[in-house]
Amino acid sequence: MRTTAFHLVTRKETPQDAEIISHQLMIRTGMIRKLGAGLYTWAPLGMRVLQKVEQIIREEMNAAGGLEMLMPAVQPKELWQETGRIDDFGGQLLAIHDRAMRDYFFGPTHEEVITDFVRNEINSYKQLPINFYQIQTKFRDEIRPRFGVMRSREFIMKDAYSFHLSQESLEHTYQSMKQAYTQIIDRIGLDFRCVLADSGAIGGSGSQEFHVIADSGEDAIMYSDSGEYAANLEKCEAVNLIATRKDAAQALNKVSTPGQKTIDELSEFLGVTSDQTIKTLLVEGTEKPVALVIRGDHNLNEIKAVNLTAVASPLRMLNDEEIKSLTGCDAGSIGVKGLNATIIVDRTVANMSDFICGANENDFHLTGVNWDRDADFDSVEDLRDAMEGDPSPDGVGVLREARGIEVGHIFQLGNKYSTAMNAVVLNEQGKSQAMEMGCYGMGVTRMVAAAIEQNHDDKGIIWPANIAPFQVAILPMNYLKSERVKRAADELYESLNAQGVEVILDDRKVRPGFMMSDFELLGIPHQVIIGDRSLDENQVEYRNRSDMESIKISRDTIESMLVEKIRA
RNA sequence: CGGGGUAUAGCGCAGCCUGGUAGCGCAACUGCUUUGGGAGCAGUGGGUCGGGAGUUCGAAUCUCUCUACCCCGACCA
Repeated sequence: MRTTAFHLVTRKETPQDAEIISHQLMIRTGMIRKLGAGLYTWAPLGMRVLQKVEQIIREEMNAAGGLEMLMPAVQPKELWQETGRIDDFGGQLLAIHDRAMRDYFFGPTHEEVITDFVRNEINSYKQLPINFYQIQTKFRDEIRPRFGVMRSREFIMKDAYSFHLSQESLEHTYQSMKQAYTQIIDRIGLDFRCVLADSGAIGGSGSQEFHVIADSGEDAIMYSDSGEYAANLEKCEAVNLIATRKDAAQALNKVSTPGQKTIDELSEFLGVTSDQTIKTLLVEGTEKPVALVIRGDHNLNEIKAVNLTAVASPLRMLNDEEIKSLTGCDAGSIGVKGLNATIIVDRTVANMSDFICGANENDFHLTGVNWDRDADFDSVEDLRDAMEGDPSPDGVGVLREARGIEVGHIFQLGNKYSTAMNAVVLNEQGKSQAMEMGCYGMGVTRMVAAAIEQNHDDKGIIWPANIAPFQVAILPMNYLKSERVKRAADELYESLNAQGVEVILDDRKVRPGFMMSDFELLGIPHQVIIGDRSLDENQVEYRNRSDMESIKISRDTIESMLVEKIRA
């Protein structure tokens, strides 16, 4: 490709509304352009990268036995009524209608469509197991799209769905998908972790996420510093930090704490550390209000909370009025003694003794509070976020925290959809049986952004070799005036092309500094600078984008050297 | 969904307070010079000032309204 025949429009300045580096660089290189909130055009440059990622995914999915297909992006509302998932997805569903006012959704995911397909196509256990996938545009009407294609509304996803007669078969395919995902991200060249995850609106039993490690990641992931355990913070088990509850040493005492509302204010006022206090959080319950109790220095894990049967979904904190009428005090003075609510305590809280909590009376707190003697709870659950330094739940090592970008998520769905939609097969006994199902998603467009988050410097992108839009850039100095330079550049360009190397030759009429800055921004892995200066010695100059060190190479060997580096 | 902000040329902005017929930088185009680290000079093109309504002799500017986009927030107990 010659730049004059390509569409290359770079910007020197950082766009004003791009907050994270991948978004900035994708705009500056011209890979993408914004059309509206969460809507992006992929220009030819970006498209080349996108297609590389898609191709790697395709190859690994095919190798793992996946069968590629394509389903409609637009889905009849009736399908979603069959599974009752309209409420689960809520406002994220983009509702549309046709001229006859029939209702449709633009698909955010395709469990319903594939299950409908399969219930009509698959009738016998002999056709199982089977694993279908597609690479397709989805739309999720995010509350707040941001970070460019990292969290856009319209995006491209690879989604796969497997069907099985037995749980064992499902687990087998699940493991092979896990392996395929690992190989995909390895081939793309990114540093990632596979972590335990909550299955959220998709549902089902087991699920794991694949996170590309990056400081800008929207998810917190916890991992053992010396073991195998790794989980999304949402899902990470938080262990009991107090082995056994000590006997009460203090008498119950009501103290005046005027104006002390937050845990930090309270513990400073009383001269204690926050781990001697507890927080009582009042939320809407399925039957009556629920008090979720965690230690003062801990954070409530909303996913864990909302998964409790006593807690209403979605999670809603009681408002000031409700708190006042239930406890007689304002938020800031709520405590567990004499509280008229279902009291659920975190594991660590259950073993606390001589602790401090609100007195259910404004400007008063209780110290020396002890379970059984002063207050009771209804049940003990894992309610809090795990923290860095906690023992790992599997007993090996200590937890560390990292930020991750979720690029893949695999689920064992069981028969949730097949039962709801009556997707059954005849088994070996000739009996009708609901199929077991798995689903496996991967964010293709997000993967591109994640790759940039992990591979850039202050000059621009540093593409991993396997997804670079071009492998080699030929940068001729004074191409339009120097016949010698032009000939050398054209020759190398033609012969690399002939060997199937993806090469871009910059034949624009631009000054050298401009050209070199542009290709540093674009991040092409191998760059060859051809100028009269080095041609005098029958040499050209080679630079690798990752270190940018200039090496003089003989004209006779540059081509074979490049081919060797690319094939390596 | 709640709160805040912005909207003027492809991009980034000024002008608005105090109404008088739109400007700067970058980018683009032409010419000349320059040619190994984002060149210089000269010139050129490009704007229903987000939409609608109102006030006024006159509105980018004042008023009302709609829309779009951006940011922040949804654990004080």
